[in-house]
Parts: sequence; structure tokens; C-alpha cells
Amino acid sequence: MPTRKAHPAADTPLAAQQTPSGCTNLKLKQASRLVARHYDAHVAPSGLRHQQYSLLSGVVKLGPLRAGELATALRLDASTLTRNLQPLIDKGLVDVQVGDDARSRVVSATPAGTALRQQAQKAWKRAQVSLNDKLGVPRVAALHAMLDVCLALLADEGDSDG
Amino acid sequence: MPTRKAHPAADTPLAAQQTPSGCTNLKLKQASRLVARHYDAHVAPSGLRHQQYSLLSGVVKLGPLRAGELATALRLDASTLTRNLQPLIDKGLVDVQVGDDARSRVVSATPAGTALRQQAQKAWKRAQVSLNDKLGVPRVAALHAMLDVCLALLADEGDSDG
DNA sequence: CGCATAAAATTGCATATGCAAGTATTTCGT
DNA sequence: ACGAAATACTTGCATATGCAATTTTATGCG
Repeated sequence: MPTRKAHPAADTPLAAQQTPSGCTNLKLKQASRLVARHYDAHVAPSGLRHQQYSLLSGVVKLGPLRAGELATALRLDASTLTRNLQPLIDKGLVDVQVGDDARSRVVSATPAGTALRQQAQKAWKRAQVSLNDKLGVPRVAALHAMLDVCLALLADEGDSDG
Repeated sequence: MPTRKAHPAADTPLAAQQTPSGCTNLKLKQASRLVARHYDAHVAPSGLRHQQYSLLSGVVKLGPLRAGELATALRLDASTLTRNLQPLIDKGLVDVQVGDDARSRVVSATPAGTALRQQAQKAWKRAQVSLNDKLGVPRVAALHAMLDVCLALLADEGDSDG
């Protein structure tokens, strides 16, 4: 028997009892692909791809910080982050330096990076508004809320032990 | 006056006033990555990755069909499908043949493919149940419903232009 | 029939993604 | 201080993803 820690359907009103049909993973991936293409169509003119824009934004917003922290914040594998940073470094948008601890790396945005991000942000905004329009603001709001909760609940995927 | 726009405070029912904050793309990608890892952890023993399982399932379920149709059904770019099939072909799980129209390719599952899919499906089921447990069945059901609607609404992403 | 066009898939190119293993450093125990 | 263990990234390997350009066939037109 599973230890029902994440308060499943214990005290749920009978209304929502049905076992979900279909594959959550498949639905998420499909939606993610579609939405990513939508954003790419808007952000491309800035020379960035959707993931690059996300990453650059993360670096700008979270300020200079260690690679590991950034990876955790963005829920990316550390090795993925290492490589995803490369295109941004090549374009001169971010800058990676050795930190106090010589093992660590500190990531920060260059002036050019901050500037381009501000530019690209306008394109992002148009993409988001356009998506809101296609899906309807209430639905997008609900989706965001749902995803935020899911992200929080899944945060400790491997930590349970110990 | 524009018929309806995604503008707050205009004449929207007060309930759903908030403009969604944050980036839908980012949230979806993060959730997708997390969930994908979760499924991979369960499905890996079968020798398949989550996407391979999805693809194999699609081929098994949708029967022999043309590559283009499969790509559309799975919302994958045709070129991506071509390449994603390769690992499954290498493993002898699917089979691609020339169709009536010599330009087209017909994809079908081999007996080994059908068999492995049935095996892997058990692992998938455990992954899904485990996820249901982590997130709560009602939430997963709601998420599915939401994603289904979004997928439907985004289906015609590039067709709109006149 | 012979060519221009359309349709279906594949290839080139660039990036994204993560697990396992490897490298460089720091910290801890004695 | 010395070596074992823990940390913080990086690399090797395999796959995933999509746009643009190509290749291969099929169709339409004169």
C-alpha cells in the first residue's frame, strides 16, 4: 500500500473521482511542442529560440548565480544547462566565470545580453498575448495555476529517501 | 471596437480578471521535463524511452498508416518522425514500407513491437498511477481535460492566414 | 508525351535533453 | 598534512526537435 502522503482523493467530493484516461506525459509533450513552436514563431526575429530566451531571461532575472543554482531553479539537468549556455556565450549574451569555490561557475548576463533580452521580451509578450487570445485568458490562467501546483508537487521527485 | 481581446478590466466577468502571469511555454516545458523523467524512470527497464514508448504505442494503436498521417496524429514534425522511427526500426519493433503512392511510407508495428509495447504498457501504467498518486487524481483529470482543450484549440496554428 | 508544379518524405544544420562517467576541488577524519 | 569522500561541473553517448532545402514521385497542362 502506498503511503498516501500527497493527499490524493481521500476527502475529495465524489464528483472528480474518475481515473484520468490517457497519458499525462504524452499530452504534456504534445502541448509543449505546439506552444514552443508558437513562441518560436514570435521570438525568432530576435535571433533567439524559445529555450534560449527562457534561459537568458533566467540569467538576467536571477542575477549572477552559480550554475547549479540556476539549473535547479530552471529544473534543468546540470549537464543540459552547461550545454544550453554555450550558444548564449557564443553570442556574447552571457558570461561564465569561476566563483569563490573554484569548482563552481558563476553565470551572469552581459550588457548585450540584458539589452537583447529586453528587446526579445517584447516579442515574447506578443506571443503570450496571442496565446492568451487563442486559448482564452481564463483558461491560460487556470493552466498556469495547475502547472504551478504540479511543479511544486513534483519538485522532490528523487529526494524522498534519507 | 475590437470584438474581444485579451485585455483585462474591459468588460470581462470579474471572476477571471487576472492576466496570466509568467510564461506558458516555460511552465509547460518544465512540467514536461519533470514528468518525462518520471515516466522514463518507470519505462526504462523495457529498453524504451518515454518518447519511444509513445511512438511505438501510436504505431500499434493507429495501425499501419502513412508517415505523414502518423506525424499529424502525434503532432510531430514529419522530419522528427522520420528520425524518431529509426531507433525503433533498429530494434526491430516497427517496419516501414513503401505505400501505393511510391512517395509515401507506411509504418506498422512488427510482432516484436506489439509484444514489447504490451510489456512496456505495464510499466507505463505504474508510472501513470504513481503520478496520479503524487498529484492527486482530480488534479490529473483536470490537467488532462485542460490540455485536451488546448491541443484542440492550437491544432490549426498555421492555417489561419488568408 | 514532356515539362512545370505539387506532394511526401528525408537530409543538413543547430539546438535541446538527461544519465553515467569523468575531472577538478574542497572538506573531513585522523 | 594526507588520503577518502563529497561537491560542482563537464563530457560521452544516445536521442529528440524543427525549419529549410533536397530528393523522389505523382499530377496537371498544353
